[in-house]
Amino acid sequence: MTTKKATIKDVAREAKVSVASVSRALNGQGGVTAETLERIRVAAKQLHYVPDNAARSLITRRTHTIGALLPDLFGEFFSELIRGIDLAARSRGLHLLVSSSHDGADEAAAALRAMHGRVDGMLILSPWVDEAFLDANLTDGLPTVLINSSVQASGRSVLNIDNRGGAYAMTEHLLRVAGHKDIAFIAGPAGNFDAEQRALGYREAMRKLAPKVPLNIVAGSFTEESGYQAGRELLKQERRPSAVFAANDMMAVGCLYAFKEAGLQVPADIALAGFDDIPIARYLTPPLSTVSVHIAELGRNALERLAALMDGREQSNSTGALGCAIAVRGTCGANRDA
Amino acid sequence: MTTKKATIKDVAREAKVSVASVSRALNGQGGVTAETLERIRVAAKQLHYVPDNAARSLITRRTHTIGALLPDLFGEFFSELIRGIDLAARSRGLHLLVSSSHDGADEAAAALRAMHGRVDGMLILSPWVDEAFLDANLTDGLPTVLINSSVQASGRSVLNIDNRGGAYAMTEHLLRVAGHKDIAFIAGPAGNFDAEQRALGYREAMRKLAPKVPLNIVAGSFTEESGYQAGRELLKQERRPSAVFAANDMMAVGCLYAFKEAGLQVPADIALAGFDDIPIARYLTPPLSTVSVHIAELGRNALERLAALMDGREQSNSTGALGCAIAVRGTCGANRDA
DNA sequence: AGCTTTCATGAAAACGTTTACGTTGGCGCC
DNA sequence: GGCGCCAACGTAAACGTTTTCATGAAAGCT
Repeated sequence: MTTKKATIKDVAREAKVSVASVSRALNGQGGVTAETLERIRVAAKQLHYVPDNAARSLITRRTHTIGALLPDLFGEFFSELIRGIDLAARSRGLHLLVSSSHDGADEAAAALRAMHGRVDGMLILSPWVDEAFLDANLTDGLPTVLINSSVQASGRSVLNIDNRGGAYAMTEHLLRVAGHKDIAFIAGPAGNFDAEQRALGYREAMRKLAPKVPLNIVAGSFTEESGYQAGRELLKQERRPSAVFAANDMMAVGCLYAFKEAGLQVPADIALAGFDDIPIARYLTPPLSTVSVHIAELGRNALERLAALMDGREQSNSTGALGCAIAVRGTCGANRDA
Repeated sequence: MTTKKATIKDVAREAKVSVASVSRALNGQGGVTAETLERIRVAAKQLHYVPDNAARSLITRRTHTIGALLPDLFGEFFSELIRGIDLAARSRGLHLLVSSSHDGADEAAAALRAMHGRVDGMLILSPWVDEAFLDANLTDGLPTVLINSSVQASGRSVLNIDNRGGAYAMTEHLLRVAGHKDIAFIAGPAGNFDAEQRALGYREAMRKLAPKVPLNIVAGSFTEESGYQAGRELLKQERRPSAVFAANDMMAVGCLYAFKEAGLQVPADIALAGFDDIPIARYLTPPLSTVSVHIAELGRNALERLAALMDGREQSNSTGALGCAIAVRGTCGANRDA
């Protein structure tokens, strides 16, 4: 039975009321007798009436949809983020329009423009956005929450992962609990926001907790290969560090390989820690100690914040950070002083 | 400069033409002089005019949006699928409305209804949908492509992973190339479409290529733990199989652990293969041989098919399958006969 | 009883487009 | 030069809702 499609008028005719009453009744705004409401209900159900979103949006100026602009993310992070956003959105009756895996500022800009007018708010996680980008492509006052972004523009709401706190905590753990002293750090790519924040956390912890130990930072680029190279470089140093903290797990994986190749025992000869808690982490031998981020929580939180923004419950210039937890496994040598 | 928002009327006034001409000009339908077209263009640009999607959809009956209904998927699979869909959608000027991680037929139905009228077509991947579900919740003729679904209803387009072919190919590889003879199979949960197809592929290959060898199938449930149990069970058999083919990688991981625990060498003492090619697979020691599915390709293909359906270029009852490739790594003992 | 207040209801405008149709004017053709 | 034709353009209807305002009736108050 693929009839044309029932409109509000059909329902009105069927229930012998005006379209206005149907609208009021179905939107639960009151102003209708219990009796007529019932009559309208049965008419609507009988005709399989479902209101037309386009028409509704046209006059309401609301789409009940939020847009998510995401870069080319890898598995776990992406799916968890979407999960968090989607769950929170659904529970608020919002829909989720996704535009992912764009790859460059131009593509991001195009995607953003295309969303324009289709969404009531935006969630943006992208390495390409900076203040200029936003000013150019987000002209009107579309509520927006930036995720894990370095922009600190006035009037922009941004939610970050507490990379710095996480790195601090892991460094502290390596120093205090595991009893290491010389802790080297494999940095991420320059200009990467996450990488810089993590380096900052490491520096801060070393400065406060081991002020006499010189910093030992080698370069990396978040790839497994760069971690391997960094590991080899560290082993060449005249005084081998007792622990290595890689700015992400992939580099830790590469680094671990370099250590094994050199015949070193981890963590007996040298300890290791990563950042991200990717799924592989717990399957390495020994399992990798790392800093884990609750990504779904990040998504959920971002959406809550956006919803608050859209409802006018919150200012648009708030900045927040989401905590990390350190996952102590095999590679960091937690029992060294035991 | 957050002005109200320019409408087509404003552009018309600015360019001193009628709204009809503006519409024609901006939609590139011809019927306007090159000169007026230019005048309209500059007016539009100057006013930052961007057409209202709601109004357009209202009259056009098109949203240029497709919906994706997905279950609670794990990392890699989810992100790759979305990537494939998104990329193909973008290149066609379509938007992607996602509703994921629903968890039960009721939630899926609600999500589907909510999409109703917001999308021009649907991509559905869900263990909860069967023919009855579709008939109940997809009343009108919304173009739909089912992904990896067991429904074989008339008038439904469905695109599957060639689980059967992949399992056949891997079994064949174990028999012919790696030279194994007794190949055991760890099955997935009963009622799971993927699991059953994979079992079918194993059976078929054994029947054709090693008809005299009795089938050796133990139960599993796609979890690591169940794989571990299955592994132990297999080792208890009076005649140990020379190779084990697990219906998914997680079970292979558990199985591998069981073998190691028993002090067996893989693949020297016993070979092993999985299915899915999850990211962990290549990081196991030895790296896991497995069947890999090009998930992004699956998404892309599904969207292409849907687009064809929407354009009326294709019948709505086509069924397709997407090939798998076997990834030969360390665990299957490919060099046994070498 | 007369007055005001409340409340359910309907008529109609508005939202911003697209498009069918009508109206021009210019041009070629006989 | 008159005729018809075609291209460019404008007018207005239509899409399906929500919402403002008017209307009338019922109910409450003095």
